[in-house]
Amino acid sequence: MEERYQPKKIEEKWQRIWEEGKSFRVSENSRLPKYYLLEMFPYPSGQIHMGHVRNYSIGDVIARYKRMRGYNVLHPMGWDAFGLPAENAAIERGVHPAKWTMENIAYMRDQLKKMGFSYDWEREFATCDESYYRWEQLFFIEMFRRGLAYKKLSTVNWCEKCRTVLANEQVEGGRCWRCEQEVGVRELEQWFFRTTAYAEELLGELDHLTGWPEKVLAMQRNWIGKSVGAEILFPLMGREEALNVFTTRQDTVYGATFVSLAVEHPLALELSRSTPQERTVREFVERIQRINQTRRGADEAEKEGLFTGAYCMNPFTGEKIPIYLANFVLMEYGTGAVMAVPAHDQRDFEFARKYGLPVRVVIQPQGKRIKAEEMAEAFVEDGVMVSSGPFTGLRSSEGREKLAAYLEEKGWGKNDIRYRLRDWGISRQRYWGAPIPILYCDSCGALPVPEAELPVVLPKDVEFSGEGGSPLAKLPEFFKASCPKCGGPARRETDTMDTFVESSWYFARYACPDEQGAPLDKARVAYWMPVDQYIGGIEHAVLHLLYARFFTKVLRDLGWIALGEPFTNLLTQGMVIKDGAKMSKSKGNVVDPDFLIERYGADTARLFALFAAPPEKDLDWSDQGVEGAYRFLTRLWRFVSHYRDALASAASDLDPKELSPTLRELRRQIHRTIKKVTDDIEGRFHFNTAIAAVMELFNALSLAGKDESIWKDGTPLIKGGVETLVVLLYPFVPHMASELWESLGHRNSLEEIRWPGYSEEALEEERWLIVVQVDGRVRGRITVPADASNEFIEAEALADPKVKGFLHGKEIQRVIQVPRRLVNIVLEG
RNA sequence: GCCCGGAUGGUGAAAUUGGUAGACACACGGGACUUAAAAUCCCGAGGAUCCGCAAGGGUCCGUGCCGGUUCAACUCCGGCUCCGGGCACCA
Repeated sequence: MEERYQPKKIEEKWQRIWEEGKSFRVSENSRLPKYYLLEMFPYPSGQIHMGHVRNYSIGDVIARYKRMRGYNVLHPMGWDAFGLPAENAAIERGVHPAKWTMENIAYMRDQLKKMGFSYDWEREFATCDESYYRWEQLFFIEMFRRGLAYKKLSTVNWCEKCRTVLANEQVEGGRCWRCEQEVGVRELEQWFFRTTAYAEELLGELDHLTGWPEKVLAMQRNWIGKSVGAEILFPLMGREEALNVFTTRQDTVYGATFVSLAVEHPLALELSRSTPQERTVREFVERIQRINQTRRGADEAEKEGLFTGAYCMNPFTGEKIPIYLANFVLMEYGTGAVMAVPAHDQRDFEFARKYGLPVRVVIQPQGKRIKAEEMAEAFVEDGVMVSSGPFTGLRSSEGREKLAAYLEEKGWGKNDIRYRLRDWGISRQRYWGAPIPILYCDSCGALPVPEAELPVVLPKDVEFSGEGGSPLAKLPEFFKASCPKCGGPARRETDTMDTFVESSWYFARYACPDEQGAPLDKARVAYWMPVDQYIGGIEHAVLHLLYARFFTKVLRDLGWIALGEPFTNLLTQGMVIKDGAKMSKSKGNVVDPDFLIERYGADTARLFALFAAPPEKDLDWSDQGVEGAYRFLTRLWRFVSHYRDALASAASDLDPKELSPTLRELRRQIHRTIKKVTDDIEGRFHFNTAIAAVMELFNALSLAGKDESIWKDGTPLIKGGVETLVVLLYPFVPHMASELWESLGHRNSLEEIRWPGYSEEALEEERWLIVVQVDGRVRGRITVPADASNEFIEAEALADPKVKGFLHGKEIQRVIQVPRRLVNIVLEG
């Protein structure tokens, strides 16, 4: 064993051993219980970053730990390989996206291997592999056949910089999730996945995801945005039709004094036709439509509207009320028409005040009376219904139920539920993605590519100019096709799928990446799925994690998979922060993993990333902290190398009964540490405190090593302690642990070693340190035998000279004892 | 505005069930080793204040703020402040 810790040397050695021995390869042919551990796979951008280092270090601890606990652990890795940066590289530097991607993958794979992560590399795949995306095309066709994939003309979010469409989830604060460009709108024919068909299940199942952070559940609930309410028909004056409005406050219907329409509403222009308002209405509609969605929806935007010239009737009051256009009404939500109740909705209130429309109070708060003339803002809470015909006197909640029933009875409307969730727009006008397997025939319409013709291969020989849309649309050899139905000429779809589609099912493919004849091998998927523990960044709380849940349910309904929820437990790790900001190139605060590995080794990088904070919190990067982690490993190395000969030859067994009190305490600490590290990994993934406990044990062993008297009888104990230390450290710093283990004379590798157990007997304390309080303040400390009676402890406490000084001769009211911890003497007064 | 988090020494953090606040580490200070420095090793340390020549010891304050419950509160309850995240004219 070398005197000096040379991380590079030992890390290369062990990585080679793991690679050659295929140490982490797994199959389902095992009698062991399965454990599927997955970290979100990376986009091959070029190099791994600290976020990856952290994410995958956390995962690797769990993977190695679970193996030691006797699980058959599936721990795969691969590449989310389609996406824009590859195409941009092609445009900017003339490198083909495939080449760029593959080179990045090769480099990053090497980096991950240098970190010593215990993946089953035989399951690796990239989503841009034809053998992967071909199955996605099959899913698409199956979804198309069931109406779960459909095409429609719609107003969509458009990112000018990425030159493509974005789904709703991919717009963050009005900006593109990828490049932060302000998002505009376009009117386009687009493919959608019908996520709304699963809205209720996606929402309901959240209650059963007990292994997910509350925060993520809340974000998803919020995003799905369920509203229970009613549809009410307001008959149009002078027409046969009625306006359909959606409301959650049907209890306020008697206060509806006008109706507001979205400018996109089909009746917006229609209603003013051949009225004096026709021209001004058209101008208004055009002007509002020009303003992009995000700016229209901004907080500061002034409420603005225009009378259409038409009226409808409030079916409850029989009143004739005006129909307005309003800039704040959204066509995409509800019915695009809103019954306006100024007294009880803040927006309607502002609108009514601006345009001089009547405000009628129909809900009164408990114990107060509000008057329309005196209102400064709308009263939006529940209360008691007033001036509401037969419903007067009901509480809002009752009123809503009764009114909804009444609606159905009268045929004026019905109960209704609406969701904020929209269908997932998956068309992307870009090259580097999975082609959508659809053909357009002038006479037969949109048809799926016949399954026998799959995959629709992404052509390699393509020009990347960055101008004028997708390169595929300029490639006749790609888009020219013939109709599978009539044989006539057909045009192939040139849009590709959103890359979030690939990441929506990759976790299932890991169960059977070599399956040639089908997307999934049901038996193997059934063995491995669901993912027992999923780990990734919080930034995917809604995006990827919602899409993956949706897709899993679709695959279930298509018969490919037997479960509806893919991830049993979810851990969202915090960001890596340096100098108060998230690490990013633009901030210039990135730490390069290659540099760390080169300078300190992977074990140091792992140890620091795990020690500095618990996983769910943000991690403050500190160069000194890294030094500290390195110093610990160096100290440990020196310690073992110094005592190695003495320990390797020592006996391992000892009789606990013959140990001196000092040695018994050392033994206790060894067992205490095992318990602590086990509990911290098992229960809550608090690796920082687990590592702290190991450090404490090391400090104790270092101290013991210097004590001659301990070496006399305690050598086996020190040996046991050091071995325990090494084994406990294995999940965190596997190279160091493996090397030390070997140098201590072990022939078997740590991959074959079981996680150590602790003995309850060894944990038992012989004496307890009891804190003595007087009136809740610490006044003394006494040590008592573990079997001391309460009476004895109380007497000892009262006899303590320090404590006595605080009794001030007062009478003792009572004495509270917390076993093994504390005595509180409560005085009178 | 609504919904989630969070706030503890100079710093990252710990205290898992209401029972010694600050484990472990970083930075810092002092010392040893060295011609010197680095590295390493040892010691110290929440703040204020007092007693003592000293070694030591005492008292009070202290977990964002205000209040409450309790023998006892970082922990529970009520009210606030600030910071971070998500959603946001969703009817």
